[in-house]
Amino acid sequence: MLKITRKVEYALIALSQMQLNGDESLTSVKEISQQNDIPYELLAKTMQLLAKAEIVEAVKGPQGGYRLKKDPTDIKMTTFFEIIEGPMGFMDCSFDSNCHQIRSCSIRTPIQRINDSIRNMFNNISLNDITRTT
Amino acid sequence: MLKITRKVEYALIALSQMQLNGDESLTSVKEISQQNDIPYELLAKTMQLLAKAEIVEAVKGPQGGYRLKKDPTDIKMTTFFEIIEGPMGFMDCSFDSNCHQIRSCSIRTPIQRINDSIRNMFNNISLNDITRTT
DNA sequence: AAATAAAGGACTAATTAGGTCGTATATATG
DNA sequence: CATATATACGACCTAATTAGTCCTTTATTT
Repeated sequence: MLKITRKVEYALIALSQMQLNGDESLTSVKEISQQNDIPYELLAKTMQLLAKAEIVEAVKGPQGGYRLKKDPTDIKMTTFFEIIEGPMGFMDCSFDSNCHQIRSCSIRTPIQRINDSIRNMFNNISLNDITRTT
Repeated sequence: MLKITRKVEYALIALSQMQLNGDESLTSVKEISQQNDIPYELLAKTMQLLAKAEIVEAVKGPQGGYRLKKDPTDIKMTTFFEIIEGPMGFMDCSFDSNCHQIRSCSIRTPIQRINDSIRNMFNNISLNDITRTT
């Protein structure tokens, strides 16, 4: 259950490396994947998610790569998780909206309490809190 | 990723129902599974885990069932998760001990930070915080 | 003795996560 | 302008985990 997926893991590795490299320089998927022994294709897709969400900016062509677009301090971990896992991958499901089994209210509550706790916590942690190296 | 599994969910349902029924009375798996539309066998196994961990006490035979053995206030959610999911199901893995890929320290840190945050939070939440109905 | 309830092992099905492949598109540079 | 390099993206496959089922055993009440 409460486990960090590879995609999240890889994204965090990439971002912290990009933070080290500085805001100006471009970092390519190839670089990151080789240096950290991460499957190229998988990391590439993960970076594409971050680019689509405008966390990073993509520059195509030779000498291209990614650079940070938003300040990691301004990104909540909840947002970050949802970008990578999708809105349903992170909490909520199982008992919300599209639950076919209608059970008593006393049942929804315990799960909601856990979900709320986790969600609340990650709403107060920024991406920078996790990726900063200092 | 950060999702509650069915087994945890079912265990929470069972425990909160047992709390409602009071410390003395016995609640059977059949009762709980029927009233909440939970697969009998799966719930049964989950209860067996709780019995083995002495969270609940089992009474065999007709009119038998389970009753609370420990005070839910004294059980940390981390402990509870580990009883049901096993020690590795809840955090830690992926990057600890038995990780074959040795990566730079700058990589372990981000994941550890998340793990620590979650673990720390659930160390300070008791089972009763989740299952109490009042 | 019969019915009932937990204990537990073996197995199957379903879902999710992890990883690969092929192709398209943009762009820097000789 | 051709080529090499880098991102974009959809389709697909495989491995791992979760969820659920089935069957047998053991204890205990009536």
